[in-house]
Amino acid sequence: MYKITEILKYLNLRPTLQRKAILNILLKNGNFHVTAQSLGKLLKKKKYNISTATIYNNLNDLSDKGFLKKVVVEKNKMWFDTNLKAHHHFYDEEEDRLIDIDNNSINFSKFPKIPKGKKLESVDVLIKVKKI
Amino acid sequence: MYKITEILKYLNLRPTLQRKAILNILLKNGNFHVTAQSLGKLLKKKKYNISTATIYNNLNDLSDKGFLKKVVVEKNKMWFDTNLKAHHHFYDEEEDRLIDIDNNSINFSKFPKIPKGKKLESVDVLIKVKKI
DNA sequence: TTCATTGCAAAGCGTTTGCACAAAG
DNA sequence: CTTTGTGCAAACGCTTTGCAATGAA
Repeated sequence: MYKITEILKYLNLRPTLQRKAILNILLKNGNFHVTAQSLGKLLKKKKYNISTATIYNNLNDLSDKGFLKKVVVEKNKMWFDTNLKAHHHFYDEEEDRLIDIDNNSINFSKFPKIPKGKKLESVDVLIKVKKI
Repeated sequence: MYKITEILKYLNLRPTLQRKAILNILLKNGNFHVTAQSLGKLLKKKKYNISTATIYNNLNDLSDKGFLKKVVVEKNKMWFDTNLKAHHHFYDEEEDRLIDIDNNSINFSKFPKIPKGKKLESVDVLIKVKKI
């Protein structure tokens, strides 16, 4: 069982009703991807009517504290990913859905030279898929 | 020398002043990346005051016709890339700049299995870099 | 004359912000 | 009582759209 209250204490965030509801959803599903909108819908299903501002505040706070990762796959929409390990993504545009790719399912045998004066910060592989 | 008028004829687009100015910039620089905003600034430097709507119309038309590629690296901003070959990108967040990575500078020795019922559509590698 | 194109201003979409009110410590 | 968090509505940044005016064919 997840100790949501302890997580929040560790993150220095007060255990409000809204936060607990959000964390409940994020933690209940294993690796999980939400947008502010999709999370809002899930909350509504559970009879929580939490304002958009609060949802954004919390997703941003949690990712600022390193408890969520932001993922961009298309303009105008921010995904939040509960999987904190380095990893990559499949993106199904038709279903608007992200699927994790474990970091060790991808290996490079050839990798480009980083431009001079620069250093590597991150590597993101995005594999778009569609139905056969 | 680029035959802009011929390109436009081929694409079935009328050779308006605005379009020619835009294509001039896009073609003059080899592989090149713009956003609507960055292109607007370049146009202004050349004394072309072209409206935002027209810039977007043209970038979108050109990419619909396959003459530009759209690249998403962060939310809220669409990049347009004159490099039509399959390739990848470095992204320098500090300079807000994209740099092409030739497709054959990256090779995979291990590649994930595509989820069943799905087929591969595209593979995009985005390598974020920052100054040392 | 016909039809594509332009340019403006308004609308759209996801996200952020300001601020009064509520709740946690 | 102090401080953090919430919720609304307004503001924001980028992009798109509606539509009258313009320019190419």
